[in-house]
Amino acid sequence: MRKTNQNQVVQVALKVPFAPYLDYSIPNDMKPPVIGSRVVVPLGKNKELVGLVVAFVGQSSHKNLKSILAVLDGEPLLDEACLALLKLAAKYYQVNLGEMVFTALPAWYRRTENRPIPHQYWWRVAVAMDVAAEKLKKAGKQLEVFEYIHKHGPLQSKTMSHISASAAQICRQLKDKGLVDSAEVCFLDNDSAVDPGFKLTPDQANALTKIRTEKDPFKVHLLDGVTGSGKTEIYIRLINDLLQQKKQTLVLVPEIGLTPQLFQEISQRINGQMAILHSGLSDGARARVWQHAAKGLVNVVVSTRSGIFTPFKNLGCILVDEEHDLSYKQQEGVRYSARDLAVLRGKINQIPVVLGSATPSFETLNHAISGKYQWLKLRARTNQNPMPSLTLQNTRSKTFKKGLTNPSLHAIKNHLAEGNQVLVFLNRRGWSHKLICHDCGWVAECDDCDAYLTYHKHLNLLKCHHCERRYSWPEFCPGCGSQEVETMGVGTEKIAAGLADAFTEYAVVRFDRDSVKTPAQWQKNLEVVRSGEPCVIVGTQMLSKGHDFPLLSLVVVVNVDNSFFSADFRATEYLAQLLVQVSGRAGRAKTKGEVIIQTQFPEHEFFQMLFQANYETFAQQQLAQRDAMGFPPYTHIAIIRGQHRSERVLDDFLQQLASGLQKNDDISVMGPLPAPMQKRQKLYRMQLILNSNDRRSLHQTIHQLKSLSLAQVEQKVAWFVDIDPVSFD
DNA sequence: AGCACGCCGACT
DNA sequence: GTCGGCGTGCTC
Repeated sequence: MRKTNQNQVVQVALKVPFAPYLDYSIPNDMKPPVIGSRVVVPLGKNKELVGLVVAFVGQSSHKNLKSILAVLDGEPLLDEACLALLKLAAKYYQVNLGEMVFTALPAWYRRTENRPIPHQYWWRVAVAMDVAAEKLKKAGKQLEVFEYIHKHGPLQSKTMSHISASAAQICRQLKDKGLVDSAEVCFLDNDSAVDPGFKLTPDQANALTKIRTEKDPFKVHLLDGVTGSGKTEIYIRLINDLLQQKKQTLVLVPEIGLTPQLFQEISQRINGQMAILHSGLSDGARARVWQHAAKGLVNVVVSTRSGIFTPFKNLGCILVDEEHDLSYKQQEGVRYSARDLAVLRGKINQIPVVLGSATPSFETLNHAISGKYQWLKLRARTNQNPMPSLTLQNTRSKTFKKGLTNPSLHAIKNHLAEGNQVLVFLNRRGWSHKLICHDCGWVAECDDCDAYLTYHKHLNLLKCHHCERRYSWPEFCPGCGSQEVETMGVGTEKIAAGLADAFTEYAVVRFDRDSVKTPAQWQKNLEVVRSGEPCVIVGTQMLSKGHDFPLLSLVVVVNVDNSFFSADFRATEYLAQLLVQVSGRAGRAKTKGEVIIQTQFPEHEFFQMLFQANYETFAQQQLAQRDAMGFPPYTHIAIIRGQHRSERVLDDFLQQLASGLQKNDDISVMGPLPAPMQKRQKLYRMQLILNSNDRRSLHQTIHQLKSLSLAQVEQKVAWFVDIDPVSFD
C-alpha cells in the first residue's frame, strides 16, 4: 500500500470541465484514502461532490486548500490498470480526467452518501419437489414460487414478478424454511458444460491455434468471419481456455438486445460464473456486477459499450463482437469508442483482444492488412448452407404497392407459402417520409429543426424525428391553401400495414423504435417469430445486428438509395456493412436464402463490387480510394461541433477558432461548415473538420485550441470536440 | 458545467 | 416597492 502521511495533498478527479483534478488536504483525524478510491469533497460555496483520488503530492500550488469531507471506499474502486486506462482515454478524447472517470463509473458510485449496494440473490431449490409440496400445503404462493424455481432455477426473484410482486420476500421465507438456497452470483456449476464434440471447420481450428500460440501477450486478432462461420464457437473455446487459467473474460456486444442471446450461448458451454452489464440494469445491479468482477466472483462479463471500464481481478482477454458496429462509439458526453478502448486496455493489461465481425470496419481492416492485427479469416459456413442468392430490384420502372414492388410481393408470398419467414428491412420508421402539397410543392417541415415531418398514422400526428415536437395534419396547405396534401415515401408503419392487408393469413411483426419501446415488447415480438410460424418481420436498423432468426429465408431491403447521395465519405462503407449483415440473416433456414434489394440504381458499381466480388474485395477497393483521397483510416479526423441560436454568432465563433489554429502543414481544416442538419431543436449547428496524417499533431493542435479558447472572451457558443467521429451528423 | 452574485424591467 | 431576466466569473 502506498505511503500516505498526514501532510500530503490529494489530487481528486471531479466531474468538472475546468480542471483535470483539484487539490485537497486530509484532515488530521482522518485515515488517508487510497489511490483509486472515492472521496466526498467540498466545492465552491456549498456543493459536495464525489471525486476519485488519483494521486498524492507533497504540496499544492494552491493556497487555502479545503479538506476532504469523507472517504467512501476503504479499498480502491479502480485498480491501477483501470486508472491508467482512464488517464489515457481522457488524454486521447481531450477531456478532463474527472469527466472520463465519471463517464466510466456506474451511477451508483457517483452519489455522496455511501449506501450498501442492495443484494439481488439467485435462488435454487435445496430439497425435492415432494418434500416442499408436503411442507407448503398451506402456503399456496410459496409453493407456486418453489415450483417455478424448481422448474426454471436458478434465478433471481425479479424474474418471478409475474407470480407475486413480493417474490423476493417469499424466497426469503422459503430460505428460512430450508427449502431453497441463495447465492450472490448465479449457480452455473455446469457439469453439463460439455464440449458438444462437433468438429471445427479448418478455418476455425486455424484461427483458434493462431490465437492460442501467439507469443505476444498483447495481440489484437481480427476474427473476420461471415455470418454462420462460427465466431461464437471460438469465443467460447477461448473463454474456456481462460477459465482453466483462472482468468476472466470481458465480452462486448453492440446493444442491449444482444446480451441475453450471447449470455445464454456462452453460459451453456462453460463451467463458470457470468454476469450481464448494460444500461437497462438498475444502478445497484450495475455496481454489483462491478464489485463481483473486481473480486473475481464472476468469470465472464457480457456487456455493452460502457462495460469496457469494468474493473477485473484478473482479466485475461477482451472479445469485441460485431466490432464494426457504430454503437461502440458513444454519441454524447465523452465520445469514446469502446472498441478502440478495448484495444488500449488490452495493451495496458498485456492481454489479447479479439475483434469479431463479418464486415470489419475499415479502420480494423487496415490494421489487419498492415499486419498490426492478426487477420484470421473464417470463410466457410459451419452448416455448409450456401450463401443466399441476390436480386437487385430496379424500382424506377416498377409499380409499387405500399413501398414494395410486385416481384418483391410475389417472392414474399412464395417464401411464406413454403413455411418460411420473411424480413422486410427499411431504415425509416413511421408511415410516410414526408407530407407534400400536390399543387404547390410545399413540404411539411419542423419549425425547430431542418427536417421533414414524418406522418404516424396510428397517432394521426406528424412527428419530427429529431426533436420532441409533434404537429397535427394541416387541413390546408400553408403555402397555397390547397387541400391536396398527401404523404410521400414509405416508413415501417405503412409497409407493415400494406403487408398485413396483402397477407391476411400471416402475422406481421414490426420492430422499430415506435413499436418496440421496452424489453417486454421485444420479447413479445420475438415470441411470434420464435413460434416458428411463417410470418413477415418489418424492421429498421434494430434488426440488422446479430439476432438469429433461424427460419428466415427471404430478406427484402427497401430504399437504401440515399446513401449514394450522402456527403459522408463513409456512407458506402456503412451501407455495405448493413447490406451484408442483413443479407446474412437470410441464410440460416433450410430453404436456400434469398435477398432482394429494391433500388433505383441496380447498375451502380457499388453493388457490382460488393456482391459480384465480396466484402473484402469491396473494402480493399474502397480503402485504395480513401488512401488516394487522404481520408481515414489513412488519416485522422476530429470535428469541432458548435451549437447556437444565432447562425451568425456561431459562424463567427467557429471562424475565430479556425483562425486561432496555428498554421500547420500536417492539418487541413475545413469549415466552418453547416452540419448536415443545419438546425436542430431551434439551434444552429456548424462544424470544423480537422483532418491530419499525423495523429500526434492533430492532438496537439486541439489541445492548444482548448487552452486558447478558455482565455477567450467569446464563450457564448456551446462547442465540443469529437475525436474519430463516426458520423458528421 | 453549475451556481451565486448583480444590475435593470413589469407585476401583486 | 419586489420578483426575476440572464450576463459574468469562480470553483482546489
